[in-house]
Amino acid sequence: MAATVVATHERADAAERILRAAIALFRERGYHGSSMRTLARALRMEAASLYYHFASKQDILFAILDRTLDGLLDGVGRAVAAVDGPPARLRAAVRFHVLFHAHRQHEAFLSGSELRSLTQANLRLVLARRDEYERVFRGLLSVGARAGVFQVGDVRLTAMAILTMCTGVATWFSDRGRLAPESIADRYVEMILRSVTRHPKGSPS
Amino acid sequence: MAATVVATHERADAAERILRAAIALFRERGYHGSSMRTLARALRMEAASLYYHFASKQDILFAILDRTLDGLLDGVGRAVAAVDGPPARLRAAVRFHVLFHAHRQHEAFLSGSELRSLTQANLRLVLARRDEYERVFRGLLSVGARAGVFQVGDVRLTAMAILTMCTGVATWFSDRGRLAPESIADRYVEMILRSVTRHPKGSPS
DNA sequence: CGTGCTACATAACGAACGTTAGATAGGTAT
DNA sequence: ATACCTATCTAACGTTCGTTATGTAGCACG
Repeated sequence: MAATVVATHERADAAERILRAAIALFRERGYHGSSMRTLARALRMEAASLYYHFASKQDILFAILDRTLDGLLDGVGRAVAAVDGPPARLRAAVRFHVLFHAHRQHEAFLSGSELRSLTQANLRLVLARRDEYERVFRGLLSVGARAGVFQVGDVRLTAMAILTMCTGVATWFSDRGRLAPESIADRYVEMILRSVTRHPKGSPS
Repeated sequence: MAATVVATHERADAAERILRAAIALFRERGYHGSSMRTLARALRMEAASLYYHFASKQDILFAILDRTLDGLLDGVGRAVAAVDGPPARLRAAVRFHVLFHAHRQHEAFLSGSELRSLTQANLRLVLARRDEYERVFRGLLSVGARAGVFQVGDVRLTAMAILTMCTGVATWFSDRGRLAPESIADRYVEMILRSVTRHPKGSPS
């Protein structure tokens, strides 16, 4: 029994390995551009064997996006709960968002680009949770605006601007690039805070 | 002869109609998720007939991205040439970029999302011109920073942040949405200028 | 020692894919 | 009238697709 548990953890179990390979493959070629045979080949398996772990190709995509949204919702919740006040909370949320899109770059990319490959039922589930995630940011902006520390003309628009800007990190970030995730996060936090912070006297332009 | 010209212009010629339909289809289902038969059906043609106008499915995708990059490079060139000084030029460039991604939303979206579906040779051509486009923005930031009117920690990073933020407009903009392209552009210009403009006395946070 | 479960493999299914070959209807030019 | 050109069609090609049915090696457990 204990031996079984250890063995299971020594190398990631098959379902986990499949998801990891699928993330890389879907990222590179897209969902429809990837075949079950190609995915299997990357894992040194036969395509039919994948069906022992997942009921369908669609289920693999959904599992990826579902887990990614788990990570986003859980992460942003922890990040904002750890500090107080709108500026600190927005900083924390932006910082988390950027770091997530650098560290879990490929799955994060898929969560934006492969929504169209989901079945209608799966899309509904994913979109509901993505909306929930976006509401966190809108909430932070609203609270800050009401408190007078933020100056945002339109909360929804500003939230989309912030999120798409940070989400974009997943499209161009490189492990071997010039900038570490932490540096990128710091700069993004700075830019975003500058653009939403209320200026007591006159606008800077 | 004159009659022929008139007839040609009365309704868009076939190649044009094919590109328009392909833009909508690729946007909705992705390149690999769209078939030549589905594209033909949208045009009330048979799939084989498409090959009279384009040599391959790949050629259709390339034509779309190529024309989109024409529009971007030409447009940003005109926009920045029309005004003087780094802040006005950055405003003009950002404004153009946002408006383009709202007005030509679907093709702009494809230019970011379907690069991976291009053959290596076509990808090289497209990327070279996309780099050229990005250099325009980096140039504007550099000049402004050297002139002391902008304060940007890292030109490349700031340029990517600005571009991905504005490019994101193509992912969520809706014709029937609450905000007109002009309003979005105005707000984006404001946010971006705020985040890069040098503050003479102390930082706002 | 055998029974059953886990995790794969082999082989095959029908459907859909991008693409090509060849025919044809309708207009234009000679 | 004839020859040609443009733009489409029908039919079919070989390939690949997601998926299913079935077989089997290795291990756990009684």
